[in-house]
Amino acid sequence: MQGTPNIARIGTLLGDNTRAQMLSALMHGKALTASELANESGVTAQTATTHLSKMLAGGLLKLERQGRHKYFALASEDIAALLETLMGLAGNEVPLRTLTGPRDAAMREARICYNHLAGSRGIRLYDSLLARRLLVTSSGNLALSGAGERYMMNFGIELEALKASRTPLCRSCLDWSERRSHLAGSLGRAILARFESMRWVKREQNSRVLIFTRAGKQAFDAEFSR
Amino acid sequence: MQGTPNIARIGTLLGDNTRAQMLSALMHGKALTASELANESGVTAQTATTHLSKMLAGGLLKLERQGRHKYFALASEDIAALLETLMGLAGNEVPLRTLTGPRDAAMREARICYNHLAGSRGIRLYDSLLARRLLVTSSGNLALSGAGERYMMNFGIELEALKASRTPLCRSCLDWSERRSHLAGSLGRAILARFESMRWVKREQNSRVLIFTRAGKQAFDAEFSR
DNA sequence: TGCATAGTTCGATGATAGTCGAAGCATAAT
DNA sequence: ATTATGCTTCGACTATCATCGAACTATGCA
Repeated sequence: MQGTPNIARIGTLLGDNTRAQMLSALMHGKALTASELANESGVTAQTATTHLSKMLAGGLLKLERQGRHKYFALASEDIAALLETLMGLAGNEVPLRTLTGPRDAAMREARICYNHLAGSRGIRLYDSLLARRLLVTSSGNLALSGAGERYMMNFGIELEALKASRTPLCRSCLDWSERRSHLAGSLGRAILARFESMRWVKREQNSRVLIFTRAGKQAFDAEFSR
Repeated sequence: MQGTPNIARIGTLLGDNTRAQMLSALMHGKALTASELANESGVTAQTATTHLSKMLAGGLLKLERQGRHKYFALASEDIAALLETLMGLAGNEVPLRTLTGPRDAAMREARICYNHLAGSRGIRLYDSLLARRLLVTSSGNLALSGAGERYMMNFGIELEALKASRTPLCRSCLDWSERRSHLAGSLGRAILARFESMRWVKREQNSRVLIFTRAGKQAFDAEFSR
């Protein structure tokens, strides 16, 4: 019976309350950071770290680094299926696995990721800049084209100040609610700041949600329609 | 997240090497006794008891008492499916779950259960006696009819001696390879002994397998054809 | 540059649970 | 009745592991 230990290994991983809580928090398909998972399961950050690295090593989770955050998600559909079976047997109501991110519609539409725009509007911005070749990818790196630089300055971005900084101007950032990329980096931050100064968006209190004003929506749609 | 603990409970049950070994021994669908499972997993009988009662309480196993034996089996198809998923994820080859008992064809055909005949021949014997109303069920108990008593004496069974004993003459016994009943009790034992004295069957060394001789097969088929 | 935040490593502590020897109970065989 | 066998209970030992305080590293931000 040489194969047996492996099933016990997975069982052990599933057999801890804290880990089980983390896993079921991940059941809705959204990736969560280490500290979110620590919160969710009610343990300290240190403890969460040990659990997460165990589940990572055990193949239950996968990891996506994003700046100083680490986003954890279920490693595969098979793992999700296993958990669903398990929950079914345990007689729990199975939490609906909505594979596309935040429940909240407003959050799906627009939210802050670090200090830049994420959500479906973030992706439309990113796609539009790429389609108009204002933003180009060269050898895997994202950069503004000449037209792009002129466009941004015209849009009210202090481009020279940004270029002086050491932090990268353009970076792409994986959007966990849409599973697509959006624009990050100091340019991403500057664009969001510009949106705010133009009153296109307002921040919601104690939340990452961004509210587009009516005027802001119209202007955004006109500017980034393609 | 009130439902979470349950999945950890099942996980804990799966997360022990000894229990995992017992469970995969049960994957082929045959029920096994406590001591067989202790052997299979390499622990003492005491330890096996604690594991088995935990899995029983946890709903992983079900129990069928049979005399002084306790037969354990996977509680349901759901549990079996869970284990298969788990093994698939663990990267083991999944043991084929043959739901009907012993692999060995000879063992499926005829074997010793306590001291009586089990396996497909045991069931043919039982069915035949019932069909000919030599054996009858009255208020849930099994008994020989008048014709049955005459038949048995004619067949060479010392019926009076058996009736003198305190042990029950006729009992039915669930056959784990066929999932049907066969004849047990002192009559069952006596019939097997008679088969042996007539050289219909021989016992195999260090095994529960019974070998029917060629003559034995013919005689058995003629006698219990219906 | 300095500060704040996210995450990690280390060491100590405490609880849980698997293990078996020894003794006990229940059923079957003689 | 006596013996043998299957299984259980009890108690003690041990190993494992989750947990957290404290100190540390790395990244982002101003």
